[in-house]
Amino acid sequence: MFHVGGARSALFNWALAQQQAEGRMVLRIEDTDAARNRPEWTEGIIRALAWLGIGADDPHFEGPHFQSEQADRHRETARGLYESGRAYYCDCTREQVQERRDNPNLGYDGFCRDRGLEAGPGRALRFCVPEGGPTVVDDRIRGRVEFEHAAIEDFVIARADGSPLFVLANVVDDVEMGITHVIRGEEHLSNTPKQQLLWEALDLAPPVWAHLPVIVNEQRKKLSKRRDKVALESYQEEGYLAEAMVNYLMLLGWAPGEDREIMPWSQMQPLFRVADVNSSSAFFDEKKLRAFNGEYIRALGADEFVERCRPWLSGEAAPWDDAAFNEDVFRAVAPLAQSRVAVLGEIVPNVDFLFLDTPVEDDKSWNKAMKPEVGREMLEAAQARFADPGLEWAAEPLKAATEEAGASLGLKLGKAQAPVRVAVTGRTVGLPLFESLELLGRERVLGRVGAALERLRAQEKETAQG
RNA sequence: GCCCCCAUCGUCUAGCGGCCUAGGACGCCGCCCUUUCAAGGCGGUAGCGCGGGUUCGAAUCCCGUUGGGGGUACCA
Repeated sequence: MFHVGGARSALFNWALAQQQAEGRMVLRIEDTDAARNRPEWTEGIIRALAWLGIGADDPHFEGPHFQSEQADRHRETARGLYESGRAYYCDCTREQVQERRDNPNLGYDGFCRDRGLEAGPGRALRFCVPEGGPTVVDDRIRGRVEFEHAAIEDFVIARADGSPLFVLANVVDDVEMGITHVIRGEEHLSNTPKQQLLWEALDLAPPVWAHLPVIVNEQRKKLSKRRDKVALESYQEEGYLAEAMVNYLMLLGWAPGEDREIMPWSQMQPLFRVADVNSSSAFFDEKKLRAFNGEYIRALGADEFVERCRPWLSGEAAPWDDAAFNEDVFRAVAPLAQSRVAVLGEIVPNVDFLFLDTPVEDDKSWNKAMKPEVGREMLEAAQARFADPGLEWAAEPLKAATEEAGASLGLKLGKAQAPVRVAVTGRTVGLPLFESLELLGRERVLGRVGAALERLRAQEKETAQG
């Protein structure tokens, strides 16, 4: 039985759970402090895991469980610890603790340890940390980590109002759920001796601990919900594939030990070993994720690619009217776009010219392609040929016609196609041009070329006058 | 301050005493292909933080140092 925190540790836990016939992974929402709990984060992590494929109907997945729902047990355990003498009540205020402190390196001084206080208003319950000796955390990833008891203060396990603190709640829930492996971020390592002390005070053998390296941002700081783009959902919105994300996330702190990194979950999962996880923090490299995503997109079947693009093709995500969208046209261009998008959201700028009334305005592209002595002349030459009813309206003849038009002006095809491309699609880069022209149809192409010429002539006039 | 963790190309990593002239991947840079842009093919760039040990031999083990990070709440 495993329990999870973030997405990467969820994947690691999930892999381990799936390796065992009876393996179970539980998603536990740590909401002991209801006032501070952010429901949107809770819902976010549940949706994010579902996106990655964790949850739903996987027999190895349980949850979510909310710690707040176990409040009675938490209180019961706290009471038991008090009764067995492993915890004591304390009425010191923060200020009092500060004032008494002679050594600034230490925390709480144990003032109330022997005062024999009973439960009462304003009294928090503190765990009585044993004197002398260290607590040794045996970590699957980091080995033996020793913590001297002298450096661990008598920490609070329940507030004056009786509500439990995270350390306590976590241990109680782990015990209750039969958690055998706690695989979580390194930020929890420092609190682990406290939890282990609690397990021991409950006369139980602690679980297997494994503390994963943290994921950091470019400043090498732990990814923060506030500072960094950490919500998996934002990647989903941009058009990252869950498979690519899973693949990439697994590689943060771990390597499959084979000569390839792109590997589907089904192959990766059996290879995973906690002991093989390394212990240094890892930078979340969006560029690499992007590269992976591109590979996964290219590996999609043509129909599959079309289906995966759907969310970006209509409604708010699409800049065109839903009515203007043409399924057949899209299916025809999709294969051309497939190798050109690294994230699915990029499908939009690749195909928008097909469904928009007029191509997007992009001054940079316009100025680059519509240079004097080239733009207008080229468009005129192309217009003449495109308008010829004898020209078969298909990619190959269109290419030949454009080539010819360019040649009449001494332009190679690379230069000749530029003004046409910008006139028709609005941009200087994009899908293969002649296939695009074919799909757009003679009428609309001529319309756009004509409009571009008009604009060019107006510009020329202005320049001449100014 | 105190406690703890970490340290191989820019990044993610392989390496667990000789197979290392340090391997792969992403990025970056060339070249090829080419109607733009991609994709694809070929090639290149770049690293064991530093100082001591141990050993016949150290990226690998030990100590120190420096540099990062995390924790230190009646937060989670």
